[in-house]
Amino acid sequence: MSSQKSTATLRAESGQAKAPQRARGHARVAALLEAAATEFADKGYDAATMTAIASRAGASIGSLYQFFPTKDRIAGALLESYLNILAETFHKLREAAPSLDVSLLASRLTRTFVKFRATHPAFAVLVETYSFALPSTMSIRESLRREIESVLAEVAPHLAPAEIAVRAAVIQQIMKAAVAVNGDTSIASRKAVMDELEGLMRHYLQDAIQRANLDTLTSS
Amino acid sequence: MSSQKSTATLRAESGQAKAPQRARGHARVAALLEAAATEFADKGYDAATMTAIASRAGASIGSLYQFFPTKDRIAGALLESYLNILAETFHKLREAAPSLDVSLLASRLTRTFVKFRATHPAFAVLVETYSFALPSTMSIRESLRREIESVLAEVAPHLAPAEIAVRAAVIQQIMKAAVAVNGDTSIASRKAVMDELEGLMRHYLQDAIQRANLDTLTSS
Amino acid sequence: MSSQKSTATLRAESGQAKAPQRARGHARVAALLEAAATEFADKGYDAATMTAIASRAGASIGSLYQFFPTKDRIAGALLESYLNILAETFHKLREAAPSLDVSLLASRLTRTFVKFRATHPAFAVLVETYSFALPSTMSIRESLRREIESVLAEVAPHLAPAEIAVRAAVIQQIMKAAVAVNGDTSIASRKAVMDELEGLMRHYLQDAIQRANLDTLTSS
Amino acid sequence: MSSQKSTATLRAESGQAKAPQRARGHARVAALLEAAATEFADKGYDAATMTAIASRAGASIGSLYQFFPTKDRIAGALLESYLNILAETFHKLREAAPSLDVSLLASRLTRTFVKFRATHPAFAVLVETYSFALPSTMSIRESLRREIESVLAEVAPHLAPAEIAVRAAVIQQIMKAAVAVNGDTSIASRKAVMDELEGLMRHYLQDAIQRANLDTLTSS
DNA sequence: TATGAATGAGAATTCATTCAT
DNA sequence: AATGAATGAATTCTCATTCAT
Repeated sequence: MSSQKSTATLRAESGQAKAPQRARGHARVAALLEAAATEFADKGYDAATMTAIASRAGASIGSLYQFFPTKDRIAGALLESYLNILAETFHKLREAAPSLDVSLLASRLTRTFVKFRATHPAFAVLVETYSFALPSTMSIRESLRREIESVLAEVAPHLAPAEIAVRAAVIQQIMKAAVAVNGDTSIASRKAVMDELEGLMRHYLQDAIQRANLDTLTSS
Repeated sequence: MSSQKSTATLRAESGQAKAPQRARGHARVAALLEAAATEFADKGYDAATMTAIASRAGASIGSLYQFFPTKDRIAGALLESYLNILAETFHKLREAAPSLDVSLLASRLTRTFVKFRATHPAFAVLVETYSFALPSTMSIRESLRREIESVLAEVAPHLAPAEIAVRAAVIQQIMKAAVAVNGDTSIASRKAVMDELEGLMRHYLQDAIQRANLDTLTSS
Repeated sequence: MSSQKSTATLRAESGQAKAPQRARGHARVAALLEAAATEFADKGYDAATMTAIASRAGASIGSLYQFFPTKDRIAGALLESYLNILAETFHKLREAAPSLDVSLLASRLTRTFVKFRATHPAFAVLVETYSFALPSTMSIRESLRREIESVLAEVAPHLAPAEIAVRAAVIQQIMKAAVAVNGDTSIASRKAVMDELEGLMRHYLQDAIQRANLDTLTSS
Repeated sequence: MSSQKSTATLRAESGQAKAPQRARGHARVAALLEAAATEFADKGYDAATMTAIASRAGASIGSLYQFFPTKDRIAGALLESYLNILAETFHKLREAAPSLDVSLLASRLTRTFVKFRATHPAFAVLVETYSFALPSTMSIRESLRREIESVLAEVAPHLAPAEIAVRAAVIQQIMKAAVAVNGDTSIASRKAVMDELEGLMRHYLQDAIQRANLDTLTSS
C-alpha cells in the first residue's frame, strides 16, 4: 500500500541519542522532551537554553547531556516525535477518507492541522529552525505534502500523479493559512475567515474530485 | 481618501536612533542598513551579530552603535524602511486598481508580494522576530491587511466593511501562500502551483466583486 | 535579649547567588570572595573587573558567573560577610561591656573599628557603593548605629532611648573619625591625634554614663 | 601674614586646559563645568560620561574636548574651582575669627562646611576620586587642615604649632562628622545630633584656647 | 548514571578620545 | 573654534559543552 510507504516517510529510525534501556530513563527522556517543547515554544530555539530545559525537567544539565549530546539533538528528537504524531494522524485520515464526504474531509483536513499546531506550539519553532540535520533527507514540508498527496489519492484515485502533486501543494497552503488565521488575534472576525478558508478547501477538493472523474471518463 | 490614511498606517517616524547630520553619516547609515539586511537574511535575527554587520558595512563597531544603539533598533529601522516600500507599493496598486481587470489585479497582488519578498529576504526574518517594539501599535500583518482592504474597497466599493475585512484576510493568506510556494524548492512543479494559486486569487476576487454588485442591486 | 535581635540586624540571608553544593564549589566561592575583596580594595568598585576577580582567584570567568551572576551580587555577598563579622564583633563587645571600665570601652570602640577597616579595606569601597540592593531595608550606617546603641544601653541602661540614639550617632562619628585619621598618612602626628580622639570618646562616654545615673537619681 | 600663604595653598595656578581668550569661551567653560558638576554629583565620577557632560552643557563633545582634553582635566578644573571657593571662605573666616566668641566660631566652622558640601555635591565625589593628579602636591585634606590650622592660630596664637596641628586634625574630623550627620537621613533626630556635634566643637575650641593661655602664662 | 562545577569563545554594549570637515 | 563621525579596547554577561566525582 502507498499508505505504509508514506507513513514511513515521516517516521525516522535514528535521531534519538541513546535509547534509554530502563523505565527510569524513559521517564527522564519524556520529561526532558516535554521541557524542551515548552522552552522552545516559549522562548524560541536560540533563546531556549539547555540549562533551562534541564531544570524545567527537574534534571541536571549533566543528565540532559547524557541523553541528548547537543541542543540540535534534543530539538531533532522532539521534531521527530511530532512527525510521528503527524504520520499517525494522516494515517487515520487516509483510512477514514473513503467514507467521508467532501465537506467533512475539507473540515478534517483544515481542523486537524490547526489542532495539532495548537497542541504542539513548539512544532512551528522547530520547523522554522531546520538548521539541524533532519533524520530524513526530505524536508518536513515535503513529507507533509506527500501525506496530503496520499490522502488525495485515496479520494481522487484516478487523478494523474502530477495533478495530485500540484493540488496537494495548494491544499497544504490552505492548511497553513488556516493555522495562521487561527493564531492571528488581530483578525476581528477570525471565525468567519476560518469558515471562508474551509469553504475554499471544500471548493478545491470538490473541483479535484470532479475533474478526476471527468478525466477518467474522458480517458476511458 | 482612505488611501492617504492607510498609507500612513505603514509609515512610521521612529525606529531610527540618531539621525545622521553629515553626508558621511548618511552614507554610513545606508551601508549599515544594507549590511544588516544581508546578515539578517543570511543568518536570522539571533545569529546575526552586530560585529558582523559593522564589518560587512566596512564600519567599526563603535560607528554602528553611534547610529543604532541596540540590535533591536537597527532591525526596527530596517523593518520600517521595508514598511515604507510596501506602503508605496500598495499605494500605487490602489491607484492602478480601478483600471485593472480582475485577472490582472489578481496577478499583480500575487506577484507583487512575491517579488517584494524575493527582493528583501530580510523582511521575513524581521516579521517573525517582532519582539522589538514596533513604532505603530498595529502588527505588521494587520497593517498589511488594512492595505489589502483598501485595495479591495477600490474595486468592490459596495461591499460591506465586515465583508471586506474577511475577504482581505483570505487574500492575504493567498499572497503568503504564493510567497511560500515560490520559495519552496522541494516543489517539483512550482510554476503550476503558482498558476493554481493565482487562479484561486482570481476566482476569489471575482466572487467578491460579483457579490458586491449583487448586494448592491438587491439592497437598492 | 536585645542582643539577639540586633545581631540579626546585621546578618542577612540573601546576597549569595547560587550556593555551592560540592566541596570544590565552596573553595571556589571563598577564593572568589577573597579575590573580589582585593580587587575592590585596590581599584574601587567600578574599576574592578569581573575578569580580574576571576583570574586573581585562579578561576575562569564562567566559573565566577556560576556563583555570582552579576558584579552586584559578588559585592553584595562580600558586604554581607563583612556585616556578619561586624555583628559578631559587636556581639562580643556588648557581652564584655559591663565588665569594662569607661576608659577601656572607649579604647575598644575606637580601635575595634579601626582594626576592622584596616583588615578589610574593601569594606569602605562597598559601603560607598551601596547602589546594589541591600538584603536589609536598613542602611549599613543605620545597622551599625543600632549596634552601638545596644552597647551603650548595656553600660548606661537608664539613659532614655532618644538620648541613646543621639549619643550613638555621635560615637559612630568619632569611630569614623578614628578610621579616617588612622588612614591619613598626611597627618604628621597621627598617634597624637588618635589619642586625642580616644580621649574625646572617653569624655563623651563618661558624660553619658554620669548623666544617666544623675537622671536616675533625680527621677527616683 | 600667614593668611596669604595659606590661601595660596588652596589656589592653584595650572589645571585649566586652555584659557579661553574670548567671552564666548568663558561662557562655554562655565557651562561645561556646571554640567560636569551636575553629572559627577548625580552619577559619580566613573559613571559620568563626557558625552553626557557635553550635551548637558548644550555643547558637542568636540567642543568639550577643545577646553578639557581629558576627563581628569575637567574634574581637576572643577575641583580647583571648589578649592578656590573654600580658600575664600576660610580667608573670610580667618579675618572674622578674632572678633568672634568661641561659641560663634564653633558654629561657623561647623555650618560653613556643611553648607559648602550641600551647595557643591560634586565636591565629595571628586575628593573620593583623587586619582587624577592634583595641581598641588598636597592632598586636599591636608590643604584643608592647613586652613583650619591658620584659623586656630588666629584665636589661639600662643599654642605650639605641633599642638595646633593635632587640634586642627580633630576639628577637621568634627567638621566632616557634621557633614555626614547632616546628610544621613536615617538619623531620626538629626537636629539634636548636629547640636551635640556643635557642642563638641565648642568644648574642643574652648579647651584649646584656655590651654594656650595657660601655657603662655606658665612659660612666661 | 547523576550531578554540579569548569571552561572559554563569543556577544552586546560603552565610552574616552581622535579626526575630518 | 565647532561639530559630529570614527575608533576600538575593554567590560559585563551568556551558554553550549566537557569534566570530575
